[in-house]
Amino acid sequence: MINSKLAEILNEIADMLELEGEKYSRFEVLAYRKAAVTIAGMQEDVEEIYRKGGVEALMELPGIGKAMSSHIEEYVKTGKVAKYGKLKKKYPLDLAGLTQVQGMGAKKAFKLYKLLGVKSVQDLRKAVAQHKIRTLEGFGEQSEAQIQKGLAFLEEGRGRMLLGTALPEAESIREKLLQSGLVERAIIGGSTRRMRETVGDLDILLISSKGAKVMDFITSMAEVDGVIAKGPTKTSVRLGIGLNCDFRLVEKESFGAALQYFTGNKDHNVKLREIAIKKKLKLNEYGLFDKKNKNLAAGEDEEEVYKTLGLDWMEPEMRENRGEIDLALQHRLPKLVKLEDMKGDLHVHSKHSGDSSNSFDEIAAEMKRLGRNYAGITDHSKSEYMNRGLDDRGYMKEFADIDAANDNAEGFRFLKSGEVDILKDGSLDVSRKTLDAMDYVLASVHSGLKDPKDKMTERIVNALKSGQIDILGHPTGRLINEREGLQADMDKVFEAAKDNGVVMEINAQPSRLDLNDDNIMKAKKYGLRFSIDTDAHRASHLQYMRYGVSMAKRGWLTKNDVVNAGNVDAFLKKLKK
DNA sequence: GCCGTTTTCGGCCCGACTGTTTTCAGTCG
Repeated sequence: MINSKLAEILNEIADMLELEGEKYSRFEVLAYRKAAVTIAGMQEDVEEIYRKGGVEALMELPGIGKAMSSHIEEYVKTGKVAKYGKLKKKYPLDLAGLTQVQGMGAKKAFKLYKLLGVKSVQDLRKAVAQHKIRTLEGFGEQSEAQIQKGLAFLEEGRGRMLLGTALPEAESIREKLLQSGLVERAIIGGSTRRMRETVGDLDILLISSKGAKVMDFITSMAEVDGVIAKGPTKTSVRLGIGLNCDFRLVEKESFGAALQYFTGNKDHNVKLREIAIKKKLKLNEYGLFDKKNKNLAAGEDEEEVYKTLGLDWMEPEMRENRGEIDLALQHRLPKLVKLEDMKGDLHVHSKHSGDSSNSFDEIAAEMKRLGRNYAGITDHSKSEYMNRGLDDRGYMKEFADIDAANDNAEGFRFLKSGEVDILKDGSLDVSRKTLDAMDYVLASVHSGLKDPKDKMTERIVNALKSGQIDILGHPTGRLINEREGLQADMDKVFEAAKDNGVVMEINAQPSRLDLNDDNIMKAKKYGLRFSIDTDAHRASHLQYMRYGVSMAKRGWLTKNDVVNAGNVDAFLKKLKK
């Protein structure tokens, strides 16, 4: 995958154009940055897109035009971008690395290069250690200290954090603020509100009449490691968990506009602003204004902001500028699946195999507490020796236990299943007889994840064609921030799944979220259905359902698309058996 | 450099905070 390297190159070109100054318009710089964002955020390899559809296919991508696509083509063919190399001769410093340091942009980095010869993050570290920066013109002791802090943060090596880690932290901070009695309202915005799979930093919006006190309260919280900026309406802190958090104090009449603004994403907001301009309005975080007399057209209520622009309000998960704005203008937004719709969980492990400690009682109790009333028990098959996977006898014993549990369980139903390994040749790790005894079959790939794409595609497609699988578990096998996952031609996988009536899982484990939003959208185009499952190995994991539902929302799924959004009888009826 | 429900030319989102060069450029989101 060349995406991240290419994005880095385009970003660095933008940096260098910025250093060129007057020669280039700031819009050209912006164009490079936009293209970099597009490429960095893509799940598909741009190289693949180019090989399949050439320059034309590349130009379909947002922000990619003639120049960008030719840069990409050049990079695919030669591994180089001439424009980059040429600029780099003039600016031989590691801008990509240096601008990673908080508060350091291209201009400061270049200044340090000119004055001190700093070319890399390592050089910068040295310069700070030798206190060479504080004496430079335009810098001082404080900026040297700030750079030092930025370097320390970088060393911790944290990029974007899992939503499953960031969201609970944000919620606990929000709770503390509300309990302090200093704020009237507090809402978490940003990519956390949009429930992106990873979070770069937190945004929390506040309404309070005691502004200064609130900011003092925030900077003294136990969660806070350091203060980056502190002003009357905005305070930025570094949290102990390794995440920055921005707090914004807004007026009540601006709350909706601010919430909209700080929820984003950026492209979505830019689009809205453009719509505002066309309507002779101005949209910013303070409200929607009439350009002539500056009247507040909307602001207190987020829904009102959208409405005044002629759009239906939409859930934050949709706000990624992937076509949702047009749908909202046409009043054709889909009615997305909700957490409360989820009545069952089709991927739950129990202590019958080795990697879980859940007893049936614990599972039923916790699920009932969460408003769900059936669980598919999916313990591993024998290939998972590490996890003491079950052989045929083991499954039969388990199914007898499930029958017994169902006899005793009131208002709850256990379903017989298994997380059956898909073996190298696409066959299943469990005998036909045992599979027939299951209410449904969930099958996953757990081994040979590094196998070549052709081989892996064939393996999965063969399994799908066997007619023995109802649900494909965590289809790509990725672990966010840990491993890329298996390589397979997802078009072929989805096609085979469609032909054989196989449901795609949206695994809700925060480190999996697999399928992800892009793949969900793609799979839906093939007419596939989905199951949202927690893959719980502990009873507490059953709460992960919200992450899976949000991923489904990000893929624009409705209740009808999700086989376990509804009661158990409806689910069993939807099965092909 | 990109893009098109006012456009193939002429636009392109906008405000907060910081440190330092005391009036604003740089950075960030």
